[in-house]
Amino acid sequence: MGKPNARERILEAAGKLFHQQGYSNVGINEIIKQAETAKASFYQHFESKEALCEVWLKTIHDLSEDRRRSIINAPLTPAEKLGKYIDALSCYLMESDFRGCPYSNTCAMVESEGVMEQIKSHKAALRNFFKAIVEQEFGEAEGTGALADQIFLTYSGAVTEAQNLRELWPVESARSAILTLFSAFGDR
Amino acid sequence: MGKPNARERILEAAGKLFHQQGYSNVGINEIIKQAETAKASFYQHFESKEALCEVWLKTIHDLSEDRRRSIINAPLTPAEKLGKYIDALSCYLMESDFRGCPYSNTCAMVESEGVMEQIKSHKAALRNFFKAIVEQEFGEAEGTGALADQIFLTYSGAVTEAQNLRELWPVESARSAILTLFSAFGDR
Amino acid sequence: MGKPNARERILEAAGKLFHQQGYSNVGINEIIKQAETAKASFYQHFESKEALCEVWLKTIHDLSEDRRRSIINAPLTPAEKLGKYIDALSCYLMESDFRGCPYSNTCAMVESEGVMEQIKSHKAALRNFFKAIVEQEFGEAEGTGALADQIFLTYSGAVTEAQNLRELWPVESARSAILTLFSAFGDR
Amino acid sequence: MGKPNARERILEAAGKLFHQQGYSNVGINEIIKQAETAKASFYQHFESKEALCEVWLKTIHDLSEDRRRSIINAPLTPAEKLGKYIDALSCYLMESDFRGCPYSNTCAMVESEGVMEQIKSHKAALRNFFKAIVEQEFGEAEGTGALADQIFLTYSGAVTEAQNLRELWPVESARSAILTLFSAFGDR
DNA sequence: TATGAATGAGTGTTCATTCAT
DNA sequence: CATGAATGAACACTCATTCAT
Repeated sequence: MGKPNARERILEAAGKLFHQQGYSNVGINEIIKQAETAKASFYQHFESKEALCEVWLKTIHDLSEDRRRSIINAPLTPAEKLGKYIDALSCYLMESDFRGCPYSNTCAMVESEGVMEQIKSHKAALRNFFKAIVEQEFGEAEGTGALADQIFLTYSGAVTEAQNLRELWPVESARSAILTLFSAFGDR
Repeated sequence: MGKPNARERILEAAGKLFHQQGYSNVGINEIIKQAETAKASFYQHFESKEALCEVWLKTIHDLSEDRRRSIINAPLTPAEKLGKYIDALSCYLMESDFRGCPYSNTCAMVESEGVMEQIKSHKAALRNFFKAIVEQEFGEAEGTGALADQIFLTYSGAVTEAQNLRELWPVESARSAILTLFSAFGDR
Repeated sequence: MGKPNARERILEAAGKLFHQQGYSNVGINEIIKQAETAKASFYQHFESKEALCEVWLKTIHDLSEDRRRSIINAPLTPAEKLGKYIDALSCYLMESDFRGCPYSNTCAMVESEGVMEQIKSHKAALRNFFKAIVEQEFGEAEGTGALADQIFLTYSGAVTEAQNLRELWPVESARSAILTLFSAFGDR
Repeated sequence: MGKPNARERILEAAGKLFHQQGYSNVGINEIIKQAETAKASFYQHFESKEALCEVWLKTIHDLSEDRRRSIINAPLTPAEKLGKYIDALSCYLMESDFRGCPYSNTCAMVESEGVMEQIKSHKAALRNFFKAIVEQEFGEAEGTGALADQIFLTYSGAVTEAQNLRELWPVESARSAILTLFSAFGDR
């Protein structure tokens, strides 16, 4: 208490809790307890629980963008890049106890404008990531955006269903599907 | 109040509310108000809010099974059946204000054993539905289950991302992807 | 359900529960569940929870009177009779998990006229029991009533404190005190 | 509302209510109404109703210890000290509308570990008080502890039965018994 | 910047009792 | 004689937020 970085500690604690239990199932009290902060300090740093949620989503988005950027720039073939991203999903699901996509999960619970914007911009970035990989293979040919979106959806389905079923096979199933779509696009 | 069929009214009200707002954001008070029942009447018919949730999921599962059965038995080609199911998704999303999959949404908020079972058995049924269609095309050849699961994931991704983005394109994108996977399987 | 003797079953179930948990901590639902009766059947046989409580106290009073009568009539010296009654207390406390005196316990929770009457008449009977024993030793001499009451109080204290402490020593301590009082009365 | 010292007011209100009506018959609502506090303020200061009960018992224990200490240190003979303590009981019972011993009454309704500890430690203190008086008369002779316990039980019985019967005679009866035991011990 | 106390409105659940059949 | 469904009021407890210091 009284330590500096209260904002950081709140953000970290809230992030863990929101992710593990879901926005609606986490109370301010739980957050500040874990962050070892006073309640009023919370409202000094964040306008509301919802505002905190936005900041959280923004924060993890930035982190995940870094990871995607490094994959994009890695000396790998496009297919290998897809494979690497899917590998990372496996790890993530196991580490996070199959809690799935923070954006989709939050979307199921929160209606607020600001939160929805974070969700949309994250999803747009993800689609762009897949589009960039596809274009590394096929150039800016027609249909690359559509292919990227198909990959995006399959990937998303894997995240969702791995969470629903608490199983890992959806990731591998999605890997196959994505590679099939990838190849089929080349064979047009 | 004092009318009969309280159970039905509760179930109907809860169904709408759970779907629209999400389990955690719906209170018993709101449910009984909409159902025009006393609170104690609620607990005469349902052991707990969670128990009601289970009954709700079971109920809509049974209804959706009927719809899938009638598609399976319709005089259509397998590809047409997939198309019809995807058409229905479009309608559903528009009617439900893009609230997505009740099972996935609930899974994001509830940890209970009983609820998870409902989710798992619904998802299993959906995979079986796709498997049945795939087998109508390809017989019981090796890999039909894997193909069905890929379709399942892509379909699931469309539902999730249509909800996230409040847009309909994921459905059409998934339709293309699913047909591509379907064809590619035949071309092996 | 639907079996005969519903009244008996309710009375038995309520007795156990009232004794073990205390009147205020037992709900009608728990009683009828244990008695395997419908709720409306309960109110067919008993006007209210409080009325049931009265009947229960009356019932166990009658049973305990039988036990005291048999001690009074047994071929023992007065001192032995006291000893026997105190022996029985030890057994009772161990069997009942040290739940103490149902009358005193109920008195701590219920204010009703009817219940208080049961309590008072039970306590009067107990005082009479001790008085009868004392008179068997000392005749109807002056002060026998006062002695009986002193024994009564010491006995009561043992019951209360054995419950408070979940220990058995108060019974033995009371035994000594009672015998001391008994002897001292003779030595006047 | 909004006044300071909510904790004190809650504790005072709860003390009165618990004593008069018994723990189980007092609701949080009644307490906060009497204390003129918001419900959430209650839980700012006390973890639970049970926790409040513990604090209450601790508080009145400390007060009663003060009274006993002042008797112990008063310039009186041991017998006079016993008499004074018994006098105080008379007053207490009349003032409290014969509600008896808060510890025994609470013990009849609450099973919690923490509460039972308070009860046990209070009873231990009371036994020590009687032991101290006995030792002031007889020194640390053998059997002083046993005598103190006999006095303790008789005293306890008077409290219990005065409550049961709403009468004052048990106090005077116990006074006689206690003095008899006290004298008889000297005559051994 | 940091804090603990305070709050109104809400949570899910249980109470003893009644009523129509 | 028996019953399941219905109820208003109460239960203990938590919510996100504000305020005085």
